[in-house]
Amino acid sequence: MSTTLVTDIPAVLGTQADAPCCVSAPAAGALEAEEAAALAARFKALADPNRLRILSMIAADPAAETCVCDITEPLDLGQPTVSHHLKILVEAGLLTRDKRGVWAYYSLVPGALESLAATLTPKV
Amino acid sequence: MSTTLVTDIPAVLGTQADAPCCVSAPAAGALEAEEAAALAARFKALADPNRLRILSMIAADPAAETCVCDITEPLDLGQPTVSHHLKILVEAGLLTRDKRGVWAYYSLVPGALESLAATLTPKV
DNA sequence: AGGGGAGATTGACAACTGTCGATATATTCA
DNA sequence: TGAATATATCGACAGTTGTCAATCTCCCCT
Repeated sequence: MSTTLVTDIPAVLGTQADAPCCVSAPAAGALEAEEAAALAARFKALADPNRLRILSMIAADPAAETCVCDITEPLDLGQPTVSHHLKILVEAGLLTRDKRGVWAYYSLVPGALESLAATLTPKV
Repeated sequence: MSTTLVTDIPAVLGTQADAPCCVSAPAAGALEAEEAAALAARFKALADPNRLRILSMIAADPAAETCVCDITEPLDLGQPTVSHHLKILVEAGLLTRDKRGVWAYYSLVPGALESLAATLTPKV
């Protein structure tokens, strides 16, 4: 189990380096294999409609905390499936789990989505 | 073939609405199934290390145009595989293809990545 | 202590995805 | 016209993923 933390990964849209055209060199500034794998792992967590809905439901919760029962119903998914998706989101570093008594409350990791978004936008 | 254009999809991090807790209503402001599917389709295009590297190579190209041959070598992938990834990126609305003669040049769709990033950050 | 309920885990299965080799298409050049 | 070359498409295959039913674990309440 590798809890993917928010490491600093180069942005997809990096700063323009003057690399020579049509040269087999790995295009200075481009993502290396390892970095790309780490980034892709986080985007994979977002690459499912139900997980996006879960995130948006949690983001929309005024209490900033949502219990699993709140998520299962409107999604029309089984409880184990929701649990599975939540686990993926937690392991991607996007959610935190807080179990209080019988209930488990999930909330967004502050800045996680934003830092992911930042890898897509060119640095100003 | 459904060329996913940049439609205006509600952000995952929406504006906070005061929804009642523990109510089965679809949490006002949360992503609906269709919207979530459209968004997920675009994130799926980013959910592969090699596609991220392709994007970053194209983004790093000073000429803002890259031909397939430039991509195939450093990625250590077969040509058909690269072609396949490029197709996915084009269909996701992230790249455009410009075939001039025997060569095909790919470039970023302006604003596409940014608009995707915007769905992850709360509106200010 | 014992029952009930919330949520996690396991195992299975169908559907999807990334990759390759082979082949097709199309454009340039001789 | 015919050869050479760049890219796209096809078919196949292994690995991954989303889902469910069944089961397990743990906490609360009586």
